[in-house]
Amino acid sequence: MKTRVLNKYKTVGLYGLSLALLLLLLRWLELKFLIYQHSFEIYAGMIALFFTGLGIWLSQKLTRPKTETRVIEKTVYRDPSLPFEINRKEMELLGISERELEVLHLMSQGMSNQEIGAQLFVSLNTVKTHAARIFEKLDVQRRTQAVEKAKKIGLIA
Amino acid sequence: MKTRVLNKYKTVGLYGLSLALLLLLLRWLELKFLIYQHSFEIYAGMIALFFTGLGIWLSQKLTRPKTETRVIEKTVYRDPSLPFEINRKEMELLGISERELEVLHLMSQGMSNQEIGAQLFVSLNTVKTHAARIFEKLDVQRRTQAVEKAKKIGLIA
DNA sequence: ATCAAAATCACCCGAAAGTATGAACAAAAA
DNA sequence: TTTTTGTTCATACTTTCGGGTGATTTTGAT
Repeated sequence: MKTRVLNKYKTVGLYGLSLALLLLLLRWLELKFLIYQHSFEIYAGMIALFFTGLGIWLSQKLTRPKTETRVIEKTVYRDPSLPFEINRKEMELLGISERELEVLHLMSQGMSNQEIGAQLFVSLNTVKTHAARIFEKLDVQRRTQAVEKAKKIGLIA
Repeated sequence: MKTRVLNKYKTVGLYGLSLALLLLLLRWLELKFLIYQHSFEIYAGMIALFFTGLGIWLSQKLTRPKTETRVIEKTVYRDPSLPFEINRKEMELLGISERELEVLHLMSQGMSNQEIGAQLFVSLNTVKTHAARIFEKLDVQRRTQAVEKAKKIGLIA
């Protein structure tokens, strides 16, 4: 009788222990899962952070600061017979190369890209490339605007 | 005897089959692992890509376009106190109308036909017609040449 | 009222201009 | 030596221009 009761308790105890262990196992698994998830999120977050920074850095690095130019006209009486002097300072500031200036000059003469190419002994495509760069640097869309602006800031006569 | 041999083969076959299945299982597990690893890399890569783009977009969108304002003093060769006087004589001589002069003027500002039309509240086609007449009267082929010539003969400033 | 010049607009078509992207290569600079 | 810069060219594609033609509507002058 005693042993029987004891056995019974033993069985119950075993059941209880098993249950406890099972619960523990489940809890552990859950925890492990959570930790795993967590660590992944942290990892992903770090990646996200890093690459966001990289993106910002990239665009900052690669973007040329757009310069807004305000031209103030200063009235000066000057002999027009004196030769025109190119504003080299502006050229450097805008990063306009010698070749680009040539193209710009011919543009201001009303020449077509084709004609400019023939004049400089380069292909039409090259002229187009130069033109595109000029427009970008002068912050304009059209050749007429480019000529307009170039004259204003003293790049061409 | 026959059954025994058969049994033996059967056993061998079962062993072999078990082994094959085990190998298959292992291979499958391996593959799954690889796929898992791979998918993680892809995931991380996508995160990286997305957030790089986000960073670029952020800095482009949120950063006020770095406009560094430069003031340029331009020496004007003409006395601006004297207002520009249109060469009416030339106008009449070439038969250029008032409207055409307007178009010419806006052209010299580097505006496109579309923009000129919007400015003058007329259609693009009308601007084109005016432009064609202007080119004809000024005896030029391009707007750049027209502006060039118009300035030369004092039709525009 | 009518006639002529000017202004307006339309449609088509080909040419020119402009955009986007990529690449080769030489000279200069770091 | 590696990197950067300037020049050159290309291909593919979209947009704008310019030429040609014709038509309707104002407007001003006779």
